[in-house]
Formats: sequence, structure tokens, C-alpha cells
Amino acid sequence: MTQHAVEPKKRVTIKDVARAAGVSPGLVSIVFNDVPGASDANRRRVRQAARELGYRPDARASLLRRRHARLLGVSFFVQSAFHGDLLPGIYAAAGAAGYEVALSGWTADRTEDHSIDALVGFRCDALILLGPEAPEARLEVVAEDLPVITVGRRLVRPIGDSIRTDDAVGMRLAVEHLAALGHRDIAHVDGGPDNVKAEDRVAGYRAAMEAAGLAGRMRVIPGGQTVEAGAEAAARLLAGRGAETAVVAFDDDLAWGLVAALQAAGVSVPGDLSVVGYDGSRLSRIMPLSGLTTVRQDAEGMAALAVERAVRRVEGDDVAPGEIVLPPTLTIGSSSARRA
Amino acid sequence: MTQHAVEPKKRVTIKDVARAAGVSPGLVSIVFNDVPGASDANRRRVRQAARELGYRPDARASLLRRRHARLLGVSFFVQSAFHGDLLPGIYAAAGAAGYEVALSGWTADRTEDHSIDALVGFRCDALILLGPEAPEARLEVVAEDLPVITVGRRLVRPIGDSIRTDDAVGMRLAVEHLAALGHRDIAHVDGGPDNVKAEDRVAGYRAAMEAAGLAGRMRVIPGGQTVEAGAEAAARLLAGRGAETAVVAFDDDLAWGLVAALQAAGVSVPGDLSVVGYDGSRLSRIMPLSGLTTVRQDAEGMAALAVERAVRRVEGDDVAPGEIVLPPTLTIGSSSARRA
DNA sequence: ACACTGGGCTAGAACGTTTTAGGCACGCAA
DNA sequence: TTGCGTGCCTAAAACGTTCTAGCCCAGTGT
Repeated sequence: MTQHAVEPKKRVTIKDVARAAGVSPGLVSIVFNDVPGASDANRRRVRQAARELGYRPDARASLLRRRHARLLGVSFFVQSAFHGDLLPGIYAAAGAAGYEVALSGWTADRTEDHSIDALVGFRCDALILLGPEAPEARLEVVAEDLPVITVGRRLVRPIGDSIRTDDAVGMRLAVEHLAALGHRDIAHVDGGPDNVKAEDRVAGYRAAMEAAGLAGRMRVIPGGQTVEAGAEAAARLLAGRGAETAVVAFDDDLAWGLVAALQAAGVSVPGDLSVVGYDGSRLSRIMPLSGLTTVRQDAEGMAALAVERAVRRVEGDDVAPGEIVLPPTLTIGSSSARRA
Repeated sequence: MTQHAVEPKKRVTIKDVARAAGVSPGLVSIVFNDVPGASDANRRRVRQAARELGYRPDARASLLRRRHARLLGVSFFVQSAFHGDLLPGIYAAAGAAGYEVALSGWTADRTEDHSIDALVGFRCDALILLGPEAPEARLEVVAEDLPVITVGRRLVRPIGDSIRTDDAVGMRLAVEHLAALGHRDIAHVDGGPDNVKAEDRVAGYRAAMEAAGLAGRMRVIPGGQTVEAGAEAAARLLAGRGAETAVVAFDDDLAWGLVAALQAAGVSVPGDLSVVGYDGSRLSRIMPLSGLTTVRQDAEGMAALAVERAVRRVEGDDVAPGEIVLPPTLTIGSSSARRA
């Protein structure tokens, strides 16, 4: 049996502080925002009064009235190791630029759409979308209202700024690495159905295989972007197994699932099968021995660029939407080896 | 050369919708909140007008005016695999209860204090703190203003509700498992300096060792709670190595770092050294072969309980602060084996 | 003497909602 | 008839900030 909702106790507002300090509310605002327009004596008085009363500025009211909220909305996939790696960089860069960050995660149950709506509802100045899966049409609609920066996805239409890694180069690095180790039957486990981000990597894989003269040996296996999907893909890989001696996975999470399930099934990695990941996430560095071989994206750099772009847009730099494509690098770990 | 800040374009508000639908703003609010007090005809008219104008409710204004915001603030450590596992459950439970979730992460650079301040600034109805590290005095101050639910930490003083796993039982499970495998020199790598959550586990380890008649063989090595800390601890472990054949780590992240660094140093896990983690995070399940041996906490259950408690507090159930202690279970993976 | 500048400050409007207090019309019981 | 409740609706007052316009006063150049 629940009782009635409790009455919120009276909160101390800017007015209370003003009264206590003997100044106007406007002046208190000036002091708390550290903008010019108040004497040192009053600054001290106001801060003192605020401390005594236990005043805490109300972000809702402030955000509502401010011209620019100085708030960046960030949407991310809770389960993605790579997104987790991007967040610290985003917090750091935003803080340095004087912006707050509003986080909104999506999960298997809570859609990306929902997470974007929440951020828009807060009237963030700009949105940074990590690895968005929404259709471009949807992003376009959102971008009509506020600047949108996408991270880790190539867009066909020019919607806001876009920071991404060159997947053609990335897949080429992966394939060439394996080819140099003597592998010829190199499969690709993709990012799963309805994963727009996966298309570039598939295309990159095909191009790289052709360039390596292995066009006839291509095989693309349905995957996903979680560890669990990797485990399922491993079953598929083994079931219809051809002559594959190496696999390039859509991302690190998937690669991890693959490695775990393969070893559990008695397939040695890299003894029987080499596995290469994609992202260079923290996750990829913690495999026993010297980590997962993976195509590394520069998470910190991408985070900093995304924030920089967002801030620039917010502050009025109204140049045409740009695309920043960073080159990936290959990190060689212990999940890939010379073909037996 | 930056230009001047762009003027935000005119947003469509509840008033515009009201005008278009030929009703008062108040009625639009009634319709959008799905509360009784409007005729079906007007409900349709309002929704129609809103759709045509592209109206989106402004969360800031709504939050500002509402008596109860129906907003739960969640503070978490961005790098923690276990926290990442808790979030989906929190989103799901909150959504089911009709609450929104505001996320605020802490990192190496952005302190937990900062993340808590941000949530308080938004006037969340309640705070859910995942694995908080702040001193109890600080939590006590926060709890004066709004309900605080802590997850995964034992509190000495009765501050709000607390959901946690019984660390004494957990460590006993770990030690007994290893003892049963023939290990006698079992070390503990702790959660690092200034980590209040680590104390219970250290105490639990000591108690368990004594109970197992291994009091003379205890060894506690400084650790931390990241993969990186695990790698460093591995170096310390090997440097001052005694007779240890098994290690219990503070959490899974740390355990992973240990395993990776040990193997890289040529120490076989579990051949030369058995390693047991703590949390049962997603991370623990993806070790090649059958995963990390770990003390599993029920993430989904904890998330659901935390949300349920928070909501109950918000809705006025003013009973004394309670502590919910859940029993952990042991998940046996491939990182532990019979003593050679 | 004058106009002008600029720093410090204040009053009051604004931001976009929700809530309060009440009005109107209708039906129903006494 | 009066009295009273009920369903639908509106006007206006909040919520706690920031912004705009303008006042006062001292200093400064003519």
C-alpha cells in the first residue's frame, strides 16, 4: 500500500541568495556565471550567502532561459566497447570547451530513436551520434532542428558533419595482413542485417580480396555487433565450413564472441583459424597473450574531433557539412598467425 | 575565424499547437500527458495540429514546472563492464515504471562528484549510484536533498537504500573453490587505494582464508578496478612472488588485466596460476574456452531492485532506509584449475 | 559648463510548460 | 424551484533562471 507522494521541500533559489546578500537576482546570476558586471565585494558576498544557504543552481531553469544551453547530447549503444572508449574523450573535450554532456544510451529494448528523442527533448545544442543505425531519412529530419555529428558511419547524403575511419583502408589492412601470413581463404563475418554501418566494411572486404587476387575465395557470413552474435556466427562458420583459415570480423565485440566460441568448439585461434577484429577497443587489448589483432580506430582523436565540430556548429560556423575520414592502423596481436 | 553565434530558429511551442487547434494551451498539456479532462474530439484535433506543426514537447520546461519530474538520475563509471551490464536493466525497469533516466558518467578525469552534481542540478527525483566511491559524508549530504540508492557498496551509516551482494559469501565461494582444487597459497589483488568498496572484499578474503585454515598464507596485493590496473598488478605479483598458485581479483576488469599480462609474461592460466574474478559481467563470459571463473552478481535483479526502490521513495514510501543483500553465485570457467 | 563613456546595478520580461482556480452548461435529486 | 455535482474548458499564475533596457554615478575630454 503506497502512501501519497511526498511534498518536495522548499528549494533555495537564486532569489533567496539575492535577498540574503542584499543584491538583485540578476546580479547573483552574473556572479554564478562568472561573467563581468559585478564588483569583487559583491561577488564575495553572493558566494558567501549561497554557501550558507546551500544554494545549487537549477539546470532546468538555466537551460530553459539561456540562449545557448552549452549542452551536447550524446547517443551511444550501451553494449559497445568502442563507444565506451569514446565517452571519456568526449567528456574531456566537452569540458575543455565549456560544454556539458547529456548521455542517452540505447539497448536491445530501448531504441536509438528513443534515445535521440530524449536528447532533442532536452533541447541540446547539438547531437553527437555514436555509430548510428537509424535510416538517413530520420537523421535528416533530426538535423533540420539542430546540428548533428555522426561518428563511425559513412553517410550518402550530406547530413551534418561526419567523423569516421576509412573502412576501405581498414579492411585492406586486415586482408593484406592475413594474405601476407599465407592465408587465402579469408571470410568476413558482417555486422548483421539492417546494419548500415556494416555495408562499407563488406564492400571494403570485397575490394581488398579482389585486389589481393582472392576474389574467388570470398565468403561473407551473417554476424552482428555483440559478443553473443559472435558466438552464433561461429556456429554458422563451422557448419558451412569451406576451406577458411582466417576471418575478419565486423568489430571487436563480434570478434571476441567468435574467438571464445571457436575455442570452446575445439578450434584453436590462431592455430586453426586466424581472427582479426575491428575498432581497437579496450576490449581488443585484453586478450590473453598480446591481444586481438584488430584494425584500430583512433578513439580519442575521433571523440575530440566530434566535440570540436559540434561546438563549431553551435557557435555559428555555418560551412557546408564536412566529412572527416581518418586512416586506421593495424594492431597485431596473438589472434592471427601464419597459415599452418 | 568564427562567425557570430547563430540565432536559434523559432521553435513551435504548446501555444502554437493550441492556436492551431483552437483550444487553450492548458488543454494541449492535458492531451499530451494523457490525463483525463479533454473530449475525444479535442484530443484528436490537438494531436493532428501537433503533427502538422511538428511539435515536440520541451523537457526542460516540463521538468521545471512539474511537481515530480519522473526522472531518475544514474551515476556510473564509464569504464566498468559491470556498470555497463546494469544499465539495460535500469532503462527497462524505469521505462516500465514510467520514469525517464538521466545518465551521468564518471571517468578518470571527470570525478564522481561532478557526475552527481550534474544529476542534482537537473533536479532528478532520485539518484541511483552505481558502485559509488565518494565518502559517506558526501553521500549523506546529497541524500538530504533527494532519495539516494546505492548499488554495490556497503554503507556503514544508514543512507538511503542500498542494494549489494554479500561480499563475505562471495569471497568465501571463491576461496573455497580454489581450496577445493588443492590451492593453498591464494592471493588477493584488491581494488586499489582509496577504494571503499574494496574493503569488504579484502575482509571477506581474510575471513575465508582463516575459515579454510590458510590464515598464514594470506597475501594482499594492491590492484585497482581497470584492465590496466590488472596488468600492473600482475607485474607486482610476479616481482614479489611467493608460493602463490591462485589469485582472487577484486573484479572482472582487474582479473582480465591480470590474465592477459600473466600470459604475456609466460605464466599459464590456469596452468601455472588460477585466477578468479568478481562480478559475472559480460566481460567475464568472453574469455576463450569457457570464460573467466568469477563470483557472479545478479545484474538484472540488482538493476530492477534499485529502480523499484527509487520509485518507491519518490512516491512517498517513507520507511527507514533499507539494505538489500543478495547472495552471489560462483560461475566456473576456464581460468581456474586443479593445482598442478 | 557640457556631452559622453563605462562600470555596477536593478526591475521586469521572457523561456515553455503544468497547475490552480474557476466558469459554464448540463443533468439530477430534493 | 434550488442546490449540487460533474465534465469540459480557459485564464493566469507559477517554476527558477537569464536577458534586455535602462538608471545612477564617477570619471574624462572638450
